[in-house]
Amino acid sequence: MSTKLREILKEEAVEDTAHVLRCLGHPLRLRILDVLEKGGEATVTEIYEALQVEQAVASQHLTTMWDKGILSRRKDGVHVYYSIGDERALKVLDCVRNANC
Amino acid sequence: MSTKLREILKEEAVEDTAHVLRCLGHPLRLRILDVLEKGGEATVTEIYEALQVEQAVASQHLTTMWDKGILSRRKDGVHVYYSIGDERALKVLDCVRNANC
DNA sequence: TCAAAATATTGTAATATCTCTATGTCGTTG
DNA sequence: CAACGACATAGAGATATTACAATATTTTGA
Repeated sequence: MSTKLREILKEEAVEDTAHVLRCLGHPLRLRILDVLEKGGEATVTEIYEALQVEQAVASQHLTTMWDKGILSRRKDGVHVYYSIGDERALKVLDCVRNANC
Repeated sequence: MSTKLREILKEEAVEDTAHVLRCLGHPLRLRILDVLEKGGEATVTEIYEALQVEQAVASQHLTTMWDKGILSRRKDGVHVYYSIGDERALKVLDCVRNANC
């Protein structure tokens, strides 16, 4: 089996793993991932309109996920395009959902 | 592809998923999973001694994870044996750690 | 240069989590 | 039944998150 749990658990790594998981553990952030998975890329405006939340709230969560490396972003003029920056995020969701991942 | 993100995102399910992920997103709880993966089963005493934390702290986290269905437990006399109750937990950790899961 | 649109940041109050300490409960044994 | 060991739970204070409202920053176009 490919499991390398032991490595995960080397203190610093544990903290990191915990941070990422905690970051994923938020309803709105999960929905943001959904939007990005479908559309591949989206601006802040597209996202907060799709999810019907305040602009600032969306921006906060997007920044949070970007900080953790879960999302990546590129700037084009006045727009900022966010996309999934770490495929593991999607796989994690898959794992939580299905027994077979 | 087997992804069924859409289903995950049906409101109630989103909340649940978020709770589970947030539950996993704690250093000590990750270490508890490690102990249980190695040993298969362990008593509260074995766990808090292995991780060098207070008995109450271990018990709390164990109960928390049990509440979420992440762990299962059986009582044998004065001991309570905890074990991993949801294989997805391990897979999630694997996903966070490796790109290929 | 000004105004407007898109995004980010900040301050704050409400809420949730965590740790710690003490105490309660249950099962066993003398 | 009394005492002890193994767990669980409850309460308080500290810390972290979150939503919300207001404000700042950056870019574009008139």
